[in-house]
Amino acid sequence: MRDVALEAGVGTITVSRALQHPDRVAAATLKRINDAVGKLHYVPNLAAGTLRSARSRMVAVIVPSISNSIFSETLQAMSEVLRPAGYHLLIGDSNYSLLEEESLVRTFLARRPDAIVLTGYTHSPQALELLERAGLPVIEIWNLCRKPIDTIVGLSNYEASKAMTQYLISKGHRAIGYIGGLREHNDRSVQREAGFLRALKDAGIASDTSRIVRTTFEFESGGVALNALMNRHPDLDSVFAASDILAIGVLLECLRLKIRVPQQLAVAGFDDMGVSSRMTPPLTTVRVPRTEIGRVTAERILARLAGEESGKRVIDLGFEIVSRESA
Amino acid sequence: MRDVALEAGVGTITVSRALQHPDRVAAATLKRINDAVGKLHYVPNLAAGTLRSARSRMVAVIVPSISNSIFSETLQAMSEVLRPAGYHLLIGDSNYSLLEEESLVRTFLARRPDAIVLTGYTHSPQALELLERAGLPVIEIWNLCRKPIDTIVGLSNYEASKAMTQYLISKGHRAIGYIGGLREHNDRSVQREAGFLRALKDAGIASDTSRIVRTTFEFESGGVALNALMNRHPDLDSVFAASDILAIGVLLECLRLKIRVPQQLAVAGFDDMGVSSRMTPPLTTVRVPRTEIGRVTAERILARLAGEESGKRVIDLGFEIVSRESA
DNA sequence: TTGTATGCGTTATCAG
DNA sequence: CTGATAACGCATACAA
Repeated sequence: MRDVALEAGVGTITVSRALQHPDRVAAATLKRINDAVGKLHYVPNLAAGTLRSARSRMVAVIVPSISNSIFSETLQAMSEVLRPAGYHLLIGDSNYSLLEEESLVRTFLARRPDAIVLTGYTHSPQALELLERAGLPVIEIWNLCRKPIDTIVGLSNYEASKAMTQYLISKGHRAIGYIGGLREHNDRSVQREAGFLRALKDAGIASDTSRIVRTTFEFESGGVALNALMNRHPDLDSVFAASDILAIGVLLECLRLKIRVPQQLAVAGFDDMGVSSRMTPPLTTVRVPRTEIGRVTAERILARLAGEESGKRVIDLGFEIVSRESA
Repeated sequence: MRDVALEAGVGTITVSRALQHPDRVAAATLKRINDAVGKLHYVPNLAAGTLRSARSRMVAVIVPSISNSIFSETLQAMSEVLRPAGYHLLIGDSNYSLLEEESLVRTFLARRPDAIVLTGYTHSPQALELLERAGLPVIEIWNLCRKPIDTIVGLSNYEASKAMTQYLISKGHRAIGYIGGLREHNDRSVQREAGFLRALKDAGIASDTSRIVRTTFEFESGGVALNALMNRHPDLDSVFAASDILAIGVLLECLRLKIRVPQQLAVAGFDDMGVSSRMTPPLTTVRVPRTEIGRVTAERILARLAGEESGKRVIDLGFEIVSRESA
């Protein structure tokens, strides 16, 4: 920076200003500085800037899995909003483990991100303490709760799951099987299962854990779970898979077993992945605002960092029951 | 750090050492320091460490799309290797634009990453100059070329595409339609199309651009492209979609149109996504080592940063024709 | 095995 | 609109 300053005939601080706040520098000075930057191939060192200004222009994000398309679409949406504003994304995956999440929080905080985004509202006590002491904006995403750490952006997985179950019941289904995610460390899975059970109870349908299978989010798991459910309950008239990955696994298994959907078995999913509407039959599912979650989260962060205090701490982006042919 | 040093009764440098190289500090001293760290809730500031040591322990990665599962699986694999070694991932997506890529390279370099990973071998001249001047390890991934900037890890998309086309020809297909990605800024798409054309030529089959459709990587596009091809060429006996996303779109469209696969139309894909083997019929495709690309890239980076110079600059991880029922 | 002195490159503060 | 000065928190080099 000193070289650039010498070349442009100004002080270093003017170079700094020209790069950070071009509008606060005279046009002619700005041009001389930009020319010098180009001529000398100057690349600023943000580590120094971060150290001095205590602002890193980085947002740390922890998702359970980078490769799960549901989360990667949210990441992409965040990236699209934050980058034009000069922010970079520090991304880590917890592999659905709270311990991993805590470890990521600890190491991410050492980089002094300007904000941090976590998935879900369940975190280890140590992680919570670290975040509290760090005193930076914390956005939780993908689920809702009454008392977020700071701000939470997402949808009620409980209500969404309840609504889909009620939809199935409204179509006359009573023998409903449920395939969901493992509940450990995953409040979305917990809430979806709870919403399913609640809807059954409200409708006076006896619920029974033998109608529930919990498994990992893979296509194969959906097919395996379907077979397990049908063995236990030959009378099964419908399956609610609380993730489209699982629901698609179920549909593909039905194709293989020549089970007609929805005539013999109705199938419903959760997520509305891109391929879901293109299945045969098209999948009835819950549309979740995954891109919006990323966008709104990023916008909230930018607003907060710009000093705007928004009162709203729980941002419900809703969901939608997408009724297609599979149920 | 000074507070921790005072609490532990040592100098700051000993605290630094205890955190960076615990083995170079006496066990008793280490314990006192760790206790002090815990008591004071000390969180080191990596911006300062980066400034002083000129090592950021960050690896910057630029992919065309974070949400494309092919790339997100590679990202996840990189993350799994790098994080235990103390590295964080700075991730950006270029949205398949070389200009965006250049802009990301420029801003990423200001953070002084210890290495940078780019997708493909096609980059803007300015990006190339920035990288050269920055003098950091550069790993290109997902394709191969003779003269990488530094190191390239992937597979020959040309050879893979040629091999799949030859496979279709060996099964007796002559009227082969091709659905591929847009070629602009995307050397993988260019190479796949070239490999397809080469195989046709080698087999003495007239190639004709009317048998080629280029489109975006979405399920819908596959179906649309299929209809376009069939309108132009009612005699079409097979389709090679150079991405499973497109191939699955084709399969789903065939289901809808009641086209029997492979009897009426053979379908082949490229990528071997998780769902591909579960389609009905299971999709014949090219398995690409997407997880291995991430793993090997990360391992190379760690080796380089540890000072190991490996002669090999072109690392071919190969591919595999996966013959299933769709073709 | 531990400590002292120093500087990494930038930006906040205050002055002009 | 521009500049002089100092400081951000850590790790390198060298010494003890």
